[in-house]
Amino acid sequence: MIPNKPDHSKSQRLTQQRSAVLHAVEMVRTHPSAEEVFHLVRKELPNISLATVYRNLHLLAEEGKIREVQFEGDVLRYDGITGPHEHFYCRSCRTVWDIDRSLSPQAIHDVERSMKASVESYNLDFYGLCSVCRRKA
Amino acid sequence: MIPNKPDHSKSQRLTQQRSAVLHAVEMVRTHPSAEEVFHLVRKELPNISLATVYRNLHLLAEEGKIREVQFEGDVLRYDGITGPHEHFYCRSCRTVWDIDRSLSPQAIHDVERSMKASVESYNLDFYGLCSVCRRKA
DNA sequence: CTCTTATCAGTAATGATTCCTAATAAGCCC
DNA sequence: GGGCTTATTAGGAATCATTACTGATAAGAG
Repeated sequence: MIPNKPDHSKSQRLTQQRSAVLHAVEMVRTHPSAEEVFHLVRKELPNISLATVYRNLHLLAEEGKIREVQFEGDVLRYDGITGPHEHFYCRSCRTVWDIDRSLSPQAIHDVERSMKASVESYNLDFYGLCSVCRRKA
Repeated sequence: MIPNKPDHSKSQRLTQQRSAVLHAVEMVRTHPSAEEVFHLVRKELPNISLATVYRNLHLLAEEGKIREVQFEGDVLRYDGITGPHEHFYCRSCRTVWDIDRSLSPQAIHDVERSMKASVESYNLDFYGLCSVCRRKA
């Protein structure tokens, strides 16, 4: 037993289930829900359990390998892209679009200073109608 | 029956319960959950039902009289301030702080242009440790 | 004061997520 | 490669927030 060298990664064994879940979230670009990941992974591992999908999604998010995202009135969803970016959520079709943009370090620092707090992360989500749904409405 | 003049307000009768729920959310500055509003309102109306609190919170939010807010790993909460502002959420004590700041119209328009979408609203939430919790940690 | 019906209290139902347990399989050691 | 330890799994039960349902109540128009 080695007391030093703390293990930051919560997942210690690379199981088929875990890598399949990670792979699914990374491959698909739809910001899938747990249920959707479950259906995707099932094609490869027909016996995987929904609880396993939930457990691994949570674990992978904690390790920073995927990102948890949540939008008003919707279920938790997952994003395979972990770098800083923002989201546009269509209130009609519930599609999530990545926005390649991010707050300036200055803006974040301003919040830290005014709050006297440390800011670890932030979420910026835009809501509205996407180009397709806007035409229909 | 008057076909014109659509009634935007979903709540048509001003009941004791409804005004008590609205009053509670407006008075308290803690961005309370439904459960917390329930306990607050109970002091005034001991027989009010939790379902009534939920129904009215939802209704009032739809009318724009209060605002629904949600933070990572937390329950839905409500904000009595409806004007544009942002939030800081302490991951440790779960306190929500209002930030008197808002995105420039230009930034929002940039998103609309790049997405070819219409942006109705946005949420900007900062996560971290507040000044008090930062000292403890 | 009456009457219509939106709203209520109370409780059952739902839906997403988490917990529990015996069985399984990573992956280290030989 | 074969054992061995134990993290992880499958499957189902349990939890928790929220919503739906139903007969009773009370807003508020006339």
